Amino acid sequence: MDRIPTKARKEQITKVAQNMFRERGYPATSMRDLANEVGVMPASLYNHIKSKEEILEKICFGIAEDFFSGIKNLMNEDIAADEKLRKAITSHVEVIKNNADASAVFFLDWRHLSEPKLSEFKELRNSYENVFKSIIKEGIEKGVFSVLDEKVTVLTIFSAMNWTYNWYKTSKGFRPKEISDSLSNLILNGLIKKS
Amino acid sequence: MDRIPTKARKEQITKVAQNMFRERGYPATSMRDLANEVGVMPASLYNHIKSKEEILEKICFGIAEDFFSGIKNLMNEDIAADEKLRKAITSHVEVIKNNADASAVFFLDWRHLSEPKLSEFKELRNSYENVFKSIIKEGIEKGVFSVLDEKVTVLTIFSAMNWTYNWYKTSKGFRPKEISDSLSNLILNGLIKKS
DNA sequence: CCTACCGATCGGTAGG
DNA sequence: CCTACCGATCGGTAGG
Repeated sequence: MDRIPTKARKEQITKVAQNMFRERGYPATSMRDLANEVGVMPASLYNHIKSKEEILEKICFGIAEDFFSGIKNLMNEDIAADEKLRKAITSHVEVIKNNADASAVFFLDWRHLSEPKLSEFKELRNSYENVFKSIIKEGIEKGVFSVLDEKVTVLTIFSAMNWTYNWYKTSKGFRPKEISDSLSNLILNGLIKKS
Repeated sequence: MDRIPTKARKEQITKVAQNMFRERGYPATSMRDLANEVGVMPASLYNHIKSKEEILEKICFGIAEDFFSGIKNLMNEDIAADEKLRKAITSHVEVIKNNADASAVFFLDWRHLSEPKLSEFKELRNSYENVFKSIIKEGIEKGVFSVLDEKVTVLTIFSAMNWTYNWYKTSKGFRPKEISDSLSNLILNGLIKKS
């Protein structure tokens, strides 16, 4: 009796959920809200998903995978640290651009995962961040980068990158290349004009 | 019959709420959770507060005031744009350091305000951001700063600054001076070593 | 995919 | 500040 193929319906649920979680946050989005937006009765959702949290898990771990695959081939490339960082930033921004809603959920609502998924998630995110850390460390060691405090620097770069999901909210015409270029330029060269 | 003076109790409620909202988020924190942590029955909270949302409002607007008063005297100072930006960043980080929990709520849970407070909040935050924008514009006009994209630059600086509340979570020994110096240095000079 | 319904929990009030 | 309680809403299940 299904009017829509099961697979398509499940994808639709995920897509709508991503958007609603992003707009209102995970705890403030009820399954009734979600069902209403999807166009089915609340109970019908459970034909396609196991629980509300399963949706959150799918979103968070799905996007984590995207972030990883974006930089997978980059790590062992034999290029200078600044070029490597530039490429990593570009990849990161690209993933966010292609999944703006899911990225927002990834950054804001991951904390509503429960154990053991929560620890698993933190671990994944940690190892992703470590890739960036190692690039910056390499740059410092080889004398390409100069920083006051390594920890603060790495976290600052991450916070700057992670904020970019805000730029694709209503797709105001921001192009990812614009953003990653500008971001890379600011991080690598700073604000002050070089005379 | 009050065991604790009304004023002190109200302050305690706000303080505990800040911490719980920060840890779990506003929607995921129930009044029962809050009452339990405060050490009273849930109904007793309403002798000190009007509603759950009133607490959120107090937190968000209180910290907004702090941010403003921190840079109030800075705007008309006759100093170079880079020095002005450095001072503004220092003030911003200082406010966050002194109110780490409230700042986190300010950055993450403001969206759960309802109208008309929501619009009021957005306006306040906008005018605060405009102070930073004008500093950066001034720097560009006077040839002190060089940027690829003004909008991206301003937002990036904000995202970098706003992330700093994360560094005071468990007060891991980060000193605000350390953070604001390192942050200012990265934003002004960039990563790349100047030979 | 729907109707009907569950126990649990929500923010908040009445009344003392 | 507490006891007692409200209607509304929550995530989810039974059964077809």
